[in-house]
Amino acid sequence: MWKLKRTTTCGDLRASDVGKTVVLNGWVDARRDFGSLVFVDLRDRYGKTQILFSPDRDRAVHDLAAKLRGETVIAVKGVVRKRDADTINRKIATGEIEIDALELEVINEAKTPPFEIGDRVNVSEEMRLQHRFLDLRRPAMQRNIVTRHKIVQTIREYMDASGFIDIETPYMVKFTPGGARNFVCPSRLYPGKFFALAESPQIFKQLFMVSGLDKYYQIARCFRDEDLRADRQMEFTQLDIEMSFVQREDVMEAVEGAVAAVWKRLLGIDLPMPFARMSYDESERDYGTDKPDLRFGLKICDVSELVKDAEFKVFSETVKKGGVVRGLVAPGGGVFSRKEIEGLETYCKGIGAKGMVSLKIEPGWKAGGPSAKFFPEALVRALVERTGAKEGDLMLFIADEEEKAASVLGGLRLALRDKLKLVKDDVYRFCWVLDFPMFEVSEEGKVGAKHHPFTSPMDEYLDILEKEPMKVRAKAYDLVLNGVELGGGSIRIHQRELQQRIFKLLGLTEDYARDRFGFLLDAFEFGAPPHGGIALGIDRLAMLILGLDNIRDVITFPKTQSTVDLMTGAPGTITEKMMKELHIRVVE
RNA sequence: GGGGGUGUAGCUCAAUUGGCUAGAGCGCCAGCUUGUCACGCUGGAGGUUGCGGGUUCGAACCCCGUCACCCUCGCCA
Repeated sequence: MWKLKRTTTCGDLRASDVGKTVVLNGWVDARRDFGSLVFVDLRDRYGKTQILFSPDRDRAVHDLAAKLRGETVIAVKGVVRKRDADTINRKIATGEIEIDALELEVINEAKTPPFEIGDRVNVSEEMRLQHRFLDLRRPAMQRNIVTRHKIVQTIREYMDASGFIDIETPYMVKFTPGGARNFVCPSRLYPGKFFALAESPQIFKQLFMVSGLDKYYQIARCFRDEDLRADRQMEFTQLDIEMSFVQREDVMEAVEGAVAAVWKRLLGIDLPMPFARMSYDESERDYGTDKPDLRFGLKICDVSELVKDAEFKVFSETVKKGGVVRGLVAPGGGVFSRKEIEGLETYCKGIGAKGMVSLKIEPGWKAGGPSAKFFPEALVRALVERTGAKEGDLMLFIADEEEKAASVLGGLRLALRDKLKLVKDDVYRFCWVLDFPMFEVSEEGKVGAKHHPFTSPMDEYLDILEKEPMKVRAKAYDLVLNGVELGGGSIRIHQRELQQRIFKLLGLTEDYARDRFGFLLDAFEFGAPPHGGIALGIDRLAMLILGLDNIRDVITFPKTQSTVDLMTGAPGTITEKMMKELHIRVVE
C-alpha cells in the first residue's frame, strides 16, 4: 500500500500553479545528481515534470532521492515552484516549473530495464516485443495507442451521428469454406466437431439486414490463419459496415464521411470529397495493380502498337504472340549507372519478368544503353512521344503477356518511387477502385470469387454469368490510400436463386452449399432487402495516419512473422488431460 | 514452401585481405560535483561474436547445417 496519492499528473502543471502543494506519482525517467542538488524527471502518460530535491529542504528526503534508479515508481509531495528564467526547459510542457520536494515515497523499485525507455534509442523490434510492457511505456508507442483510440472514437461518434448502430456478432462460428483459412476451436462437448474463429462478420451482418436492423457497424476483430506481412496480423480489427436499400454510391459516401471525420480530427486535414474513382481495368492498365499509389505519376504506357514491326525481336515477337510491350519513364534516370539499371532488372526478374529493356534519352532523339542499336531514330522519337520522356530520362520496357507485364511494371513503378523519392510525407491520396471482375482463376485453374461469394454481379452481366464468367463485373469497390488497400466491400446478393447460381459457379455442390450456407439461403426467402457494405482495416488506417510502415506498431501485443508472441511464448502446448477432454490428438 | 536481409557487451553498432588482449557510444557500478534537464568529470565491471559442425598455424570474418527476427512471393474470398 502506498500513501501519497497523486493530486495531478506529470503533464499538467504550469506557471499558473506556482505555490500549490501537489503530489505526483510516476516513473523515474532520469536522475541528475549534483551531490547536493538532485533533479529527477518524473514521467507518466501525460508528460514529464522535474522534481528538485535539495538538502536544505530535507536531508533524509534528499539522500533517498540520490539513490533513485531509472523506472522506479515513486510518489513525491512538494511545492510547485517557478524556475529562474535561465533554467526554463522549453522542450517540455511543464518546463516553466519544477517541484520543490518535501516528501518522497519509493513505491516500487525497478530493475535496470533491458533497454532504455525513451524515443531516442533504436531498439530492435525483437527486444521490444519480448518486453512489450516496457516498450509500451515509451512515449512514441503511447502516442500510437492514443491516436488509435482517437480514430476509433471519431469513427464511433460519426457512425452514431449518421444513424448506424453498433451490433456485436459471434467470434465462435461455424467453419466456412473458401477465403482465408480459419482458426479452429475444439469443444469438450462435441467430439469431432469444431468451432471456427470468425474471419469476418460477413454473413451475420447480412442477416442483420434481413432482420431489418439496417445501418449496422462494428469495430470487429477478425481472425485469419494466413502468413503475416508488415501490414497483416493473424488477428486484426475492422470497421465493419452494412446498410439496406442502398447502392454502392451510398456505401462509399458513408465511408468517405467517416474517413474524412478521422482525417479532420487527427490531422486537421479537410480531405477533398468525393474521393477519386477508377475502374479496376484502368488501375491495372495505368498502374499495374488494383491498389494504385496516386501520390506520384509514372503511369504505365502501352507501346505494343509502335513496336509490333520493330527490328528488335523481343518486342515484335511478343506482340505477334498476343503479348504486350509496356513501359514507364524514370525521370532523370539517364544518370543511373549500369549497376543501378541491372539492379532494377534483377528486381523485375524477382517478381516474374523475363527481362527488362532500358533506353536512355540522349540529345537529338538518340537512345542510349545496351539495346540502343536496335532502336532507329524514328522509333525512338515515337516512343518518346508516346511515353512523354524527356532528355536525360530513362525509358524502361517490359515485354510479356498482358497481366505479367502490368504487374511487373506496377512493382517497378513502386521501386522507382522509393529509389527516386517521389513522394513526400503527409500526402494522402484516396481512391476508390471499382468494377472488379466477379471471378478469378487460381493457379490450379479453379474459379474463385475475387471479392467473396456474396458479392452481387452487375445487372448487365447476369445473362452471361455461366457462359463467360470471367467477363462478369461485380458491384464491388476497394478503398485505396497511397497504394495500401484500406478495405473493400460490395453490394450483396439478396436473392436465393442468384446466390445458388454463384455457389454453383464456384464449384460448391448443392448439398454442401445447403449444409454451410443453408440459413443464409433460407433467410433470402423471407424478405431480404437489397443491401451492401464494406470493411476497413483499422490497424492499417492507424498505421497510415501515423506515417508508420508497419502494423505492429499500432497493435499492443502483435505476433512476429512466424505468428509467435515473443512475450508470452504463444502458441503453447496443452496438457494431455485437456487434449483428452477435447477429444483431440496430435498426429505427426 | 520459395527469394532476400540481419544476428558481435544489458542496448545500438564498429572491427581493413582470415592475423595484436574483439572496440566505441549509451546503460550499469563506485567516487567527485548547488541549476541540471541526453548534466559533467574520474575510475571500474561487463563477450559461448545466435547455435552446431567443418576448413586453417590461426575464424566475428570462409564452407555446411540449423535457429530467431525483418522484408517479400505464394497465400490473405
